Amino acid sequence: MAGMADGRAAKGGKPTLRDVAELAGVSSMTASRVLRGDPRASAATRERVQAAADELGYMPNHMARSLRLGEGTGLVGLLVTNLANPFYSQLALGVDSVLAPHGLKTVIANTKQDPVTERELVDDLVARRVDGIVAVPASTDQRHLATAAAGGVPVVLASRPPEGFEADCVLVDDFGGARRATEDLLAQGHRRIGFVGSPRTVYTGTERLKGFTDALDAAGLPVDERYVRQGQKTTGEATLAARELLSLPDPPTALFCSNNRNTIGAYHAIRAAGRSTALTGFDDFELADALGLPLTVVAYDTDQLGRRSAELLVSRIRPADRPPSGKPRRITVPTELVTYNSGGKQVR
Amino acid sequence: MAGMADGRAAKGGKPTLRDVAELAGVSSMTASRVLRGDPRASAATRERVQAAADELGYMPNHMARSLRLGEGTGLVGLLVTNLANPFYSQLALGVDSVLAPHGLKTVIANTKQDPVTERELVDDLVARRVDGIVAVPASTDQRHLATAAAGGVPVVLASRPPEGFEADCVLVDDFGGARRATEDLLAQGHRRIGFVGSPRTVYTGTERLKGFTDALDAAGLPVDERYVRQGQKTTGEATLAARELLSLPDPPTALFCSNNRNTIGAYHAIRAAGRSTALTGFDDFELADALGLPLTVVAYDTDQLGRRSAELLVSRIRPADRPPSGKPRRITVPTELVTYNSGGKQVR
DNA sequence: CTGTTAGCGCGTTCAA
DNA sequence: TTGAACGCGCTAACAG
Repeated sequence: MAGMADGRAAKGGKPTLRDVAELAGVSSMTASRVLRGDPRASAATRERVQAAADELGYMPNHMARSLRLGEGTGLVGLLVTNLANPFYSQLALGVDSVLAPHGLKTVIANTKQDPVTERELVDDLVARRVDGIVAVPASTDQRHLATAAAGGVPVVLASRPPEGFEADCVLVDDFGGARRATEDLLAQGHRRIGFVGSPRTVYTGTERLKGFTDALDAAGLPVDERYVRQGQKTTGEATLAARELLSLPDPPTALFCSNNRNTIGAYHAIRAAGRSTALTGFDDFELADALGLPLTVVAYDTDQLGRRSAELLVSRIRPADRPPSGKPRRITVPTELVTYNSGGKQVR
Repeated sequence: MAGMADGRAAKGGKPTLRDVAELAGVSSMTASRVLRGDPRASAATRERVQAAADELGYMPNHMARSLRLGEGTGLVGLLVTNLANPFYSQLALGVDSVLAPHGLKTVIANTKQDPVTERELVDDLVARRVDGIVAVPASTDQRHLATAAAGGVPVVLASRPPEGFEADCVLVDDFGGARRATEDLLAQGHRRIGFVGSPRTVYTGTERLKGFTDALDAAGLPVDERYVRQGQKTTGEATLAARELLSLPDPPTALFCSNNRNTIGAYHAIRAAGRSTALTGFDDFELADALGLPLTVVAYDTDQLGRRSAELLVSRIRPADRPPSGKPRRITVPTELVTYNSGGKQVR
């Protein structure tokens, strides 16, 4: 049972159609037909071929097949910066769950936030002839994606809009969510609110900062630059940034964070400071309800973000019904304000 | 800039080597050589070919190439049950970070805990001629993986040993970690300790239960079946199971959970019960330090688990130096006991 | 019902 | 230095 099959396999590779055909005493064409369920084959040969295939443990070579048929590879690239971030892994699962039923497989392209790596990965995906790409590009320089798209590879952006080229995208209501969360803090009486967010080059960070400042403006409050910290990529960096804000002579009474990394980092800083500071952040996350201090988050369905993105992509890859109009589509996922405190979870 | 290239591309696919060759007025062979950096080409033709390639936006077809070369596909399958579980996404990142420098790409195969899906996914990976598979199979029925391995596809198991066939694997010290954690609870004076764990079919769950019971045995304590709950796969299910234990007439004073899902679920049950119950769990996780009650976890390096697995796989795929002996290798990742409480983090 | 021819895109081998 | 032939594994299209 554990032993290899005979002859052919010893030559290194896996058994081919011809190996099956020879063993069954038919042409490779006949073998091909039988194994593919083509009815044009006598019951007798059908059995012989099937037996031969079983004996050899034959598995059709998907690549050679798609090469011949001129089909795609059935591969879809997923470009993210850090798969260990729950946001990206949930997104990945959402994407894959939609792709899988279509026979499409998700290929990981993790950029580690490095622009050079990102460009190389996109080129690699194109060279591998992926049928499409779902991307969360790190910066607004998306020339590599533009090139891929111009080369005929469908591209869908998740949580960022395309810059400098046309593509479908699924966005989160960054501006609206951030503004509403900030309004909420203002309504609670906070007047000195710190902002702890992503680098300026990141779309969501910028957009959420806009929502933040817009709410302050509307309330007639100035935006104090001293209270704004941007550029943190890890929870550790976020903790340091938040600590700085809390150490200011006139420290903020509330912090608004632009993503889960910064929120968690800020949480640690607040705990360490021991002072009571209100905390609000974009992105929901596991255990947000367990932190032991009131926390408000701008929540949205990350899984849906992934699913929608994949659906848009699939509609380009397999224009089942009428192909979608060439025009780029833009979907926006809504947000809701969720407050966790000792009283439990409260959705607004 | 946004416009397609000319003629050829309109025919649907991407430009091929021959398109480049024609445009450059040379044979496809010459084009191939130039684009691959083969020195055997005059400077003149070299330039013409390069110019033609640039103009067409030519990218070599990686698949066709590897088919011709008889090389592998450069694809590695990653079989996991739930990528949204931080354990698996960290593992994925560890795996991918080792594979990437070798030009290998990670293909996601998410089984959703379904054995049928798992089998289909493995077959699909084999059909796609992946160069290898890193797998965390859901159950002890690993016949599909055994078949793949027998067919010549290198397989490495992460956090589970192979069952019924030979393969490399990287394990966690499940037994030792669980026993030590249980001993720790016993040392604190706990005599009624509940166990909240994975289904019996899962290796780690069983092994960790063994460590748990072994510690009890050594202390001369009986294992009370009423205090053992197995089969929870989600935090929600785990919360219910833990609640049941806490509702027992003679409830446990401590809970030991066999993985991060169960620990988080049990945490919620303990909070809801309002009673003081010691909590210890296998797997470290983000915010474990922030739960507001003392928590001890059996921690290990998930990233390393992934990296080691990938390294073993790579050594089989690309036997750089002397190929590793055919004998299956088994690596065990150590654990450490980490306690989080108001005093901070304490490693033992 | 079955086999032959041809070729997907590419690169090795051999000849010119 | 360059090109022609051949084949990787597979399958449409066309014989037979």
